[in-house]
Amino acid sequence: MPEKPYDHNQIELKWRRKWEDADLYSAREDAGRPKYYVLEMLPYPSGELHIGHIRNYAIGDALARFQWMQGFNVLHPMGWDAFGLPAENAAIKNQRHPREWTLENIAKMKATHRRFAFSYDWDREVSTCEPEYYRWNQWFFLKMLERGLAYRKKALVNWCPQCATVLANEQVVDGCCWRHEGTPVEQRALEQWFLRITAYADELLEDIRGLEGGWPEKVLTMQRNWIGRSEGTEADFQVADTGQAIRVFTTRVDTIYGATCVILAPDHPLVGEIAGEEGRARAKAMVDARAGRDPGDLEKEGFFTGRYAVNPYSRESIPVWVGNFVLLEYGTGAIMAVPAHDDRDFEFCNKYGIAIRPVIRPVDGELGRDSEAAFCDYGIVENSGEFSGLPSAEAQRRMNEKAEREGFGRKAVTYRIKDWGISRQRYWGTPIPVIHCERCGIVPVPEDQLPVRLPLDVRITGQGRSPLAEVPGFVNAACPRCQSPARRETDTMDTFIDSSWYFYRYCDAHNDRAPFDSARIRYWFPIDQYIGGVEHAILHLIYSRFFTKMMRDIGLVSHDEPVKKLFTQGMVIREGVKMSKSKGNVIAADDVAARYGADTSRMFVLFAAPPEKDVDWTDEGVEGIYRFLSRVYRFVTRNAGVERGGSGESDRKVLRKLHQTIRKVTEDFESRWHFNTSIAAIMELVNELYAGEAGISDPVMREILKDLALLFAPFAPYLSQEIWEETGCGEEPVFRQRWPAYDPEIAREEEAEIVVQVNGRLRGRISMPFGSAREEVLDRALQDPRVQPFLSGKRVVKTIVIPDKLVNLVVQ
RNA sequence: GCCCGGGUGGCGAAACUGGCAGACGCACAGGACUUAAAAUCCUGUGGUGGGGAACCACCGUGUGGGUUCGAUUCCCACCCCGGGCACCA
Repeated sequence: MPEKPYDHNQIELKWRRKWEDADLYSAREDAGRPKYYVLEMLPYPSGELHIGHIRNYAIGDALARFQWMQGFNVLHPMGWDAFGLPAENAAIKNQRHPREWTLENIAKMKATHRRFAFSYDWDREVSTCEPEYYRWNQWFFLKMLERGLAYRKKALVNWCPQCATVLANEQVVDGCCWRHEGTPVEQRALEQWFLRITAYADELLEDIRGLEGGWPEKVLTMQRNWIGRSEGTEADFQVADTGQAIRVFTTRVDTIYGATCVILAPDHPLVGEIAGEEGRARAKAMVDARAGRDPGDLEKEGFFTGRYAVNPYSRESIPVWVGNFVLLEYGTGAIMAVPAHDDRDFEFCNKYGIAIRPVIRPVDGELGRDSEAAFCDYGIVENSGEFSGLPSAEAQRRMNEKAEREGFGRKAVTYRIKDWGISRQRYWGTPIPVIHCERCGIVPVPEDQLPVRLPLDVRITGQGRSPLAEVPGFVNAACPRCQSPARRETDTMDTFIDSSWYFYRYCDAHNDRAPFDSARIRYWFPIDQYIGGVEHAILHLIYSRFFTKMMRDIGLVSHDEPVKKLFTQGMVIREGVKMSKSKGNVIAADDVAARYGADTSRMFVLFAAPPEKDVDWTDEGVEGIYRFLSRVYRFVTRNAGVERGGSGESDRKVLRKLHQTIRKVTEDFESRWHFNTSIAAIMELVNELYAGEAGISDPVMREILKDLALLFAPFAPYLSQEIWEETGCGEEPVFRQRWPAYDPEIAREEEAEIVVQVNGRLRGRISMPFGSAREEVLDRALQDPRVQPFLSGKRVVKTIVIPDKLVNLVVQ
């Protein structure tokens, strides 16, 4: 057959047509086969897939195809995180309905997906904005409401003026909105729905241990920090003349005899009562001054309330202050200040001339006297009544006992993580299924009335309150309990609810009686490999873990964790900077597919760096891959299906290289997924094939071409299939073939090349059969003409022989 | 400040368990083919010095020290870059 030029458009179009309706990747439960669930994070349908998406999917697709070829029953689904603000913003800007805009984007992106031939089972596709999906969000919400895991409270919440809605704590980054860098988040007091994720705080923390090894250590650390469990003591300080007590939380109760004042958060509920009207006003000013500021460069400020509180251990009266650095949301919203042993307290007390009293001495030192800095380590407790002389840990234990015995305190645990605020004053999300009735209060919508559908005729202005509140047909409803006129809840749910369980829905995407059938979940779960960006380390990935535990507790699933292994891939950058719309340096997947083809684009992002690192996109680099694929294609087309009469003299050599390549690629899949080295190995093989082409016999050529098709299958499915067909194997899908096995005997080099060093420096190399005896190797090394000059006149004092690898002669 | 990563040719990278540093690709240079160019194929390509040449020597993995027959790899100190956390009591 004559050599053909590589026409990626023609090849990719041809197979795309054949594959269009073939249902190639559909997954069925099959108890007789081991399953493998590989998942990439579902995208937001912004309208265009970019090259960063392609990288994510190319990694997952390579893995899915490889596992198929290993005989696994692979589940590889895809869907759309289709609710969210951009749709509403687009609606305001272009007068388009969010639904229309979203569905159009999904269609566009799905076309790109198909162009890239990712191996998804599209029959399981999930769009979170469809009532068939979001009704189950509502159903979960009702279940949580029943169990007290969903509740409503008035709270200070994060308000992004750009989004015109509330944000969860996880969605606030450096005091600003996670979607609007540079837009400080405001605090507003609103009635909000919360999910009690804190009920699972301990378990979420504890189960991290079971994820070790399967999840990146970095992500686990971030989650541990986010949960922020700390053990300590709560103690009540009675305030003179008020009948009130201030409860403080401390992790260092052993320092409590050194407490020289109590400090309330400015927004602490007792401030008014303790500090009076004037104090309340000063505190209010403090709260306002703090809002939206970076806590790092906020000077510590405070004022004395005029009242005193009694240290329950020492019975000493100490002043009560209000301080701007004390956080209401953490612990009890009040602290005892021990300036001698805490840097922050030291700074504060030093500024206001409050006493500094050391009560901890270093184990091997003296009690500090001068007041240069706080001593914050553990040590020996001094000047602390009955506890003097005890080491810190022991003192803490006994002090906790005393507090409980006498009832003024107790051992306590606090968490940094707070309950998940899920109310959003926006339109394009899941309606919260409750009704506000004047007589009955908050009444859940009965299950059989789900879904509460999002009305479509809505005016979206982006101003003020929830758009749904402006839709009378939606708002006005009969109370399910007493039938009297009532109002529907008009807030919608945080879209992170949608993504917290979508991967369960993939297992049973069309179920209209339940979110899914538990038996199907038992077959497919847990997710064997989840792949996505590290930016979701504490948002999506902690919510998902919470949802799984909740689902387990309502009897839907029987496992504790949804994801066995997590892989976080690097970004695709350009000229060293992150791609972003505002910089205009985004690379659209469709553009590169048109220019270079889907295969080239995929292979480039896999080749340019190992998958966990960032990849720099360069046109020259992409062209290099294109050249490589062309080179392969030309080789195949000029050698396939013809009697070439090759001499056979290079057979041994190329077969060896072939088996070495198969070994390398297989090992990369089984260990680190360093596909850059897999592809490099295939390039080496192709270079070797070019060099020995004329000397390859016909049967060996046939074998090589077939294996070449198989080696390309995980990375470049179109080219792989085309080679497969060229070699006469028909149109059967390559990825349904068995992954080739390598023969270690054939892969082995004929002779070992042994490096000879003298005093650790390379001086020569010798070739010897594998497994040659130590003495023989040493003998040859000593005889080597290139080594000899470095030995003459010297005495060999030591010899090191590493079999088949190296000889080192130590001379003096 | 604390906790993770990382620092290797002109560039992206490789070296997986302490054993040939720089595989593979990009870029560049030379050659073949061509009237010419592009494409393609072949060759070379860490630095310095020596030699007509095949070749030879020395230096070289952020910096300085250490362990070792041998260190990109292990240990100590430091510098730089990226990420996470940061009044969390």
